Amino acid sequence: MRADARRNREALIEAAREVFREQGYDASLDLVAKRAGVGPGTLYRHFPTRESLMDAMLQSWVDRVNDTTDKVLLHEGPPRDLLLSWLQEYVGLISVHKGGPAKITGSFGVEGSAISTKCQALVDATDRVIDRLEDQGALRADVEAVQMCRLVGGVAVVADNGGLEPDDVRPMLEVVADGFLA
Amino acid sequence: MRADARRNREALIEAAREVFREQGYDASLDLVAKRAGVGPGTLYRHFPTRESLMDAMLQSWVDRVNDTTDKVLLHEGPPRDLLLSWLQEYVGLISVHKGGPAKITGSFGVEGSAISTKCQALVDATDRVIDRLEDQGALRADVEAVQMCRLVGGVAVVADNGGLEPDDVRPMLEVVADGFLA
DNA sequence: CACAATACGGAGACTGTCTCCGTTTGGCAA
DNA sequence: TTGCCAAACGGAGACAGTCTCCGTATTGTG
Repeated sequence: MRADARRNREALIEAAREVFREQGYDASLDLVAKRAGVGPGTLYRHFPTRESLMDAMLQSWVDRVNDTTDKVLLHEGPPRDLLLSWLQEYVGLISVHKGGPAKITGSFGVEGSAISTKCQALVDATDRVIDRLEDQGALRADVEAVQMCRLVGGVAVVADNGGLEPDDVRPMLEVVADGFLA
Repeated sequence: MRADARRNREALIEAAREVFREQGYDASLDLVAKRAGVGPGTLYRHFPTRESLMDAMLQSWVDRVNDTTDKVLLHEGPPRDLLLSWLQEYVGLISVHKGGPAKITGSFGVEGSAISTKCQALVDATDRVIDRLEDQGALRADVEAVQMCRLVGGVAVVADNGGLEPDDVRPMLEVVADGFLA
């Protein structure tokens, strides 16, 4: 890739991060281009779809998912606390921006979605937590990671849509956690 | 209201029902107007916002919510079955059209939303089910109807977004149900 | 039947998406 | 260094959707 192309690509990703944070995932892409100091054509050449731009943006986010999982798994204590704190972190992770939860949670298993590859990081992370809990015999029999992701994702979506406070989210996560525990 | 105005209003609601069913809630409103055989100006005079049009559309739906609740409450059997069948009906009720679950679930408690008034029907219905379950001492202590609506709504949203089959939804609802039960 | 009051409708302003193509730039080979 | 051309740029503009304004048409009442 040519030097100017690489430069513009980076500028676009950075601009997208800014603009999406400010205005949510529906923000005008032409604005992203303008903010990056390039023409719309350049944006669409680098990122043919809105999704592909998000995919690029979420690259570094995957690292954060993994780091957070490591941290949560360090925590010793009752299984319920472990699960609950993972669920809370999960909501935090996918609530990066307005509209993020819906975008991410809606992309599980939708093949062809650029974001769906990133979702795998979430499923893998959740799987690690589930493995730990299963070792402790704390879970009901048939728990699958994707299922848990979807359920918690749903909570995050409504929290995001409705502007819910953490205090409103907590009890919902408790319900979910208790539903998954043996 | 003048006779022609009433006629157009009805035509618009009927057209909206058609178009939204075919294309989801993001469908072009000008198309709805055209389908109804009126100009865009007429549509926007009757329904200043997309929401207000939906609100009118959902009028008859409220009746269906109540009927369904009646039917579910007739069912005798273990509390868990009652709750589960309500949750399933709930998902069905709000999944009228593509995008419906997100629209409805995102409108709880958002005051000023025309749809939010319709959501009250859902909360009330859920409350009736909760009352029954509480009489049987089957629920955990602090269950609120809105909370349950949001949680199940979240499930419906991800089911809708991801094109999930009822078989995928069922286990998620079981988790939710078990989370709410004592 | 006439005349307000009420309602209609479509042209068009505005915004966002995405493409096409003439112009510019980077980097390699001579 | 220079010249070349593939690679990349950028912005005009086609297209679609939202929503408004205002001249025109319709209703129903006195």
